[in-house]
Amino acid sequence: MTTERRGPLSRSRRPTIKDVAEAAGVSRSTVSRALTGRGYAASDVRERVLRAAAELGYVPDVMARTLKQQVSRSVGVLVSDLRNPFYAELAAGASSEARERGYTMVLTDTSLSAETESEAAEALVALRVAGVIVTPNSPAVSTYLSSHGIPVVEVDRQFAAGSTDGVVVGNRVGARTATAHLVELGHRRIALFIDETDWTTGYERYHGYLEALGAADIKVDPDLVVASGWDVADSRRRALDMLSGPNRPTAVFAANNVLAEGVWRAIGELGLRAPEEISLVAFDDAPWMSMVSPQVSAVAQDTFNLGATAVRRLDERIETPDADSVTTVLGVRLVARESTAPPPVV
Amino acid sequence: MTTERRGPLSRSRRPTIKDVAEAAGVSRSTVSRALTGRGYAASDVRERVLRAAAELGYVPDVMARTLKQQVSRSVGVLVSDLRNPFYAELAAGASSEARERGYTMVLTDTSLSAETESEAAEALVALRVAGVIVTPNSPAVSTYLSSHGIPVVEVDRQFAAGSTDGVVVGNRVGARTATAHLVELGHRRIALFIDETDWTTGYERYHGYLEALGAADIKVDPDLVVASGWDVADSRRRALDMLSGPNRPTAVFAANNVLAEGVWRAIGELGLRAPEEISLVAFDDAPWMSMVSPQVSAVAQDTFNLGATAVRRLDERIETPDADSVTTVLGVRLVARESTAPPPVV
DNA sequence: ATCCCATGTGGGAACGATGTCACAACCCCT
DNA sequence: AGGGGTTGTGACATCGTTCCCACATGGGAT
Repeated sequence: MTTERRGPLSRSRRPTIKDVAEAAGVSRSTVSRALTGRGYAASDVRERVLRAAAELGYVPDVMARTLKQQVSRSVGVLVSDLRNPFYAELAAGASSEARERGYTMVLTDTSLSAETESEAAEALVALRVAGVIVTPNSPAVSTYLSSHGIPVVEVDRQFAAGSTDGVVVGNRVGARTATAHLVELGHRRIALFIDETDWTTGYERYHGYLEALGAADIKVDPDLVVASGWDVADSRRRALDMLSGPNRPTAVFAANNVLAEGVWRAIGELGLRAPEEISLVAFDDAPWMSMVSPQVSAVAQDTFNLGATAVRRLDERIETPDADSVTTVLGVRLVARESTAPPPVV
Repeated sequence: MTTERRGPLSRSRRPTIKDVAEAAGVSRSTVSRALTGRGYAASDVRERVLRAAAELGYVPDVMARTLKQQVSRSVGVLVSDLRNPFYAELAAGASSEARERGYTMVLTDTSLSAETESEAAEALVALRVAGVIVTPNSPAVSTYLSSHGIPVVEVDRQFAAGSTDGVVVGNRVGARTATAHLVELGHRRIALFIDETDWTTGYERYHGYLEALGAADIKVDPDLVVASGWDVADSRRRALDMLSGPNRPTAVFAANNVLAEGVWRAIGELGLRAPEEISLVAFDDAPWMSMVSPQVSAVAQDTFNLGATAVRRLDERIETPDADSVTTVLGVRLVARESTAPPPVV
């Protein structure tokens, strides 16, 4: 054995329970009992073991323990895009709650790709995680993980409501509130920018919009409903088209923070004055919305809490795997700022 | 055995290599060889094994494999605050690069706490990760992990330069460039908002500021150097003080995006016109800076790349553990926007 | 005919931890 | 003196995988 100077530990091999046992002059079993606190261990022996473990810098091997016990203490988290503050905050909430409950968190940014998501899910199965929380990009994930007996919680949107747990926000009521806010201000021509209506988020927000219009006896103009792409550039382009055309709406409801940014940029580029000439309200409050001028009114969701709640739900599911599946709906609130006002008088 | 209908898999037990072996009518060894591709396996046997594995939905247990092979394919990532877009983007870059290289990523948000960080580091040792990348909150992490023979890469700031790898940006040159930009515009009274000078980021940015002033023969006024706290509220408070007092500076250099937000808010609240009455330049370009009016000039760093590069460095280190430690410095660039202009004529 | 090598296959010992079980002291009570 | 309980310890099998080794078969060279 060559002399290695890297602190008390020989870098070549990590101390195992066997090393601790030898150092303390007891058997491996006794070390295990002393360290985990399960089973008998005389107090002097326990102390000797503890000291030996500390001196060697012994840290139990989670892999080996998990293999033996067949229960893991780590959860997988699959989010669509960490660069979007929404997902970043959701991940922050998940991390915090996971830490508190003694779970380690295996995280993958799935880049909004169903393929990446599937690969990541397979990796999580291989890792034998105790459960997974996911902002799903496709229905495949939940099905796949469930078929492997791994508890899943779908967050933000659901593909498998009824068969797996979900944690979402009040999308319909939020969209209805936002739209009704515009209606109350006197708007009749209200555009909707939305990226899709296949996911539950889009579907619910779309219907919330419809409900608010219906309640005010406003006929829906299909030309005012824009199925935009998922990025700022596309949303901006579509907004430029719509807002520079004839007969433009007096207000826009953007169904998420990305679309809102596109619309907001278009408004600025066209030199339209908000809220005098055009009102804007967004679903999902992003930091920039309270910093720009005029500040953007938005339906705020507690995103950090969304992530934290999902981990809580997952933990409960892990405890009682056979209970009926639950969908938790978190509240939202409209933050009326400066971008919404009565429409211009014609 | 009760009938469980959960797809092809009995939920009670996951298929192991032994099940595949029995289904294919061969031994465990043969299955292992057929699946991993190491060692001989007749092509018909291989095919039979592959089919059996697919039918059973067999996914190898990474824990067991790692335990046997004593080499892990997962890395730990410790970031200070996912809600700060800087860290979120860094994590996104790390996730992307880790995925590409076949690593799974165990992530913890350390909430800027040295204690949380230490606990997380211990969990990573227990998990026997192949390596760790960290935006360190204290010198303890790198020392601790290194003492356990785990490769570490410090990102953004370094506490253990020389003994562990690091990936940072050109803090000094960036700060010097930002300050020089203000000097060139004619400013002489330039304030510095900085959260600390103990970390390498703060130290380097502070000295970059000093160098730029020195090069222009401007004497440093200690009253203009504000050692602010680390949050928006504190920075805002300190900025309100300074900017409402007599003899206020004509320009402010904020050493990170959080401090910049505080200063920016203070400017708005005081009704100061930027850039006519006060110029502002930030280190670390955040999304909001290009959205507000006036747009904030900033020293931009490629944060996504910072995370990706760190994972690359870590991977190389894992390959060759005994090579000399390396510090990689990534470039930055000044994005001059609207918040910087010549000082008001007195 | 013998030997050798290439091609396959299976048995079994690890990896590091846990937990069951057997058993050894020891004290207390009859 | 012996039975029964409590307290404490160690041997050993096990978790799922890998991989070293032993061994079997068959064809080609000597």
